[in-house]
Amino acid sequence: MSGRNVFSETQLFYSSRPLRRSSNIMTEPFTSIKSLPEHVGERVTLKGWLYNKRGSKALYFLILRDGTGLVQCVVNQDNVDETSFAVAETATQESALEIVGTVNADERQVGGVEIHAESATLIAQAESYPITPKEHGVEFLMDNRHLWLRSQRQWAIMRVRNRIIMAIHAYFQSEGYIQMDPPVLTGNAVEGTSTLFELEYFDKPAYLTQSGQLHGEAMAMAHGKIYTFGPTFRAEKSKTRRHLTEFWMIEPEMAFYDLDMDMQVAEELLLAIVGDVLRDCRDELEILGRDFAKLDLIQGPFPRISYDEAVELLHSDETQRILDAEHEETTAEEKVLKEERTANRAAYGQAKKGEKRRIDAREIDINKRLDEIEEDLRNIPAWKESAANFEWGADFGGSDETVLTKHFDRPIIVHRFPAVIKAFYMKRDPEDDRLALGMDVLAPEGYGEIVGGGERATDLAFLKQQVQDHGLPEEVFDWYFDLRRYGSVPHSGFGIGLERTVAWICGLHHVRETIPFPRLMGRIHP
RNA sequence: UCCUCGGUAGCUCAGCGGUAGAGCAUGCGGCUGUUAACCGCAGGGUCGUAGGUUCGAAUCCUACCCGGGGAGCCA
Repeated sequence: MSGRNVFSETQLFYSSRPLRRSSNIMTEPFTSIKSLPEHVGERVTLKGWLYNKRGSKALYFLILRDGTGLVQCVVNQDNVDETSFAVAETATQESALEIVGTVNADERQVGGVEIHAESATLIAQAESYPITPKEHGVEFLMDNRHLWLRSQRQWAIMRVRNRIIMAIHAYFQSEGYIQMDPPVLTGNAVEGTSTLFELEYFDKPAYLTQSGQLHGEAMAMAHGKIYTFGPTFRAEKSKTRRHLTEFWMIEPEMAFYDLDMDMQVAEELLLAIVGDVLRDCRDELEILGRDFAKLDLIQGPFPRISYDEAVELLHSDETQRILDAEHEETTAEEKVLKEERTANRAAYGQAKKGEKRRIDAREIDINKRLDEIEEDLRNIPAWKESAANFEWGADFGGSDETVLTKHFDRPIIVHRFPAVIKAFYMKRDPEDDRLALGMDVLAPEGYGEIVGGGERATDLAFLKQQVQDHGLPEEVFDWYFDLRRYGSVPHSGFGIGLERTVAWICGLHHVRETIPFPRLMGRIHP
């Protein structure tokens, strides 16, 4: 598309790469760990927190964390004054430190450098830190989310999240979209189906928004192409790895765009996100253990599959074969893991202390995975049945979505759904009145629906009828109807869930790790 | 709302009718190149809560509370 030349400039502007040294020195009288490879042989001042420590009587290795990376600082009794050495001896995990020393290249270390310290100064001694360098359970980590964010994996995820946010802005800005902020407090339900958080608004009921789309449509009639970027609230009682009660959604809305163009935008946006993350977040993806090959496969065009074709696919023998193969693979993995566990337990008695700890940690991993496997093995027969007996007119369940994506190695776009299962504002397919011009993008690897949208209805009488048929109060939509009274045009848009996208790109098990402070059913603290 | 798994030391877990355990973390001691460093010693528990069964309950039963992940619904 035209305007791509702007993209590269915008890209630079939004880049998450470190600032250039000149500007860095002007604003900060200390050096970031990330930039240390540029300072080999130089004397630098570092400020950060003690991530981990190893040592002996006269030599300590301090692993320092400053938010940009980790580096090992060697504190040798012969090279520092007494106070500095005492700091190295007594500093506890997460104590804040300032360290001055020279940068030495050392291939053995993380980041390829280590610091030979001249001095160490204590900024603040930390109390006994709850998150120790070992395995922790979900509940404990969630209770300590404010501290968990300092851990490497969480750090990497937040970096990728930031990069994805910037990629989204860069894409839309370069394509001539205007960012708009829709209201968070609303008096109307867009879909009418989801449960809303209700609150009191000067003695009247109001709701936290579940979508900015309707207001986005109004803005699109003023600017042509717009996108929202803001929080969304759903009071659904969903306790699954894909649900948050508060999440961030991006909703573009384009005047004079039909369904095909809408799908094109969704595809381009996702390709831009994957491309930017792959280019700028290699280290982060490495920390997360993400399989690069899986992301390299994400290239256009994404398969477009009609709802009818999707139903056929669910009914196909190939679907049954895929699920049978999965059942077999999972059973085989279960066997291998159980054998390893048995072997580990047999070796445990004679094992040294360090080895015992490794076995313990491995046992936790194995048990966690075995729980998942057990669940999958229980579910696969149900998935097979759900797919085989899927009836035209129903909405896809979570397992159906997963099964559909297993036929492909990249995201797929499913379009033209039965109108009855879609929102009232969707335009009908002129070729088949039973269908709505909606589309969903399903991410691969079981991540499911990350985009939902479609072409909007333009006819006032039809919309009014729809509102009535859905049992919605007509009066709250008066302003929305006006958009059809004053120059109604074909237009389309979609919503993309930020957290589900981050989970997919990072290869995470649960969306709760994709947002700094997740809000879940039964969890609103910290 | 339903189904399912769990709650034992600060953390991760073992123990499943007969004296409350391990590793990590913490404290003390040792060690000049460690990579979740290592070695020794020590402190640390109303076994989620309330009932019940029993000579005896962390263990068995009932109810409740809290959490995990799944269904429905959805991004």
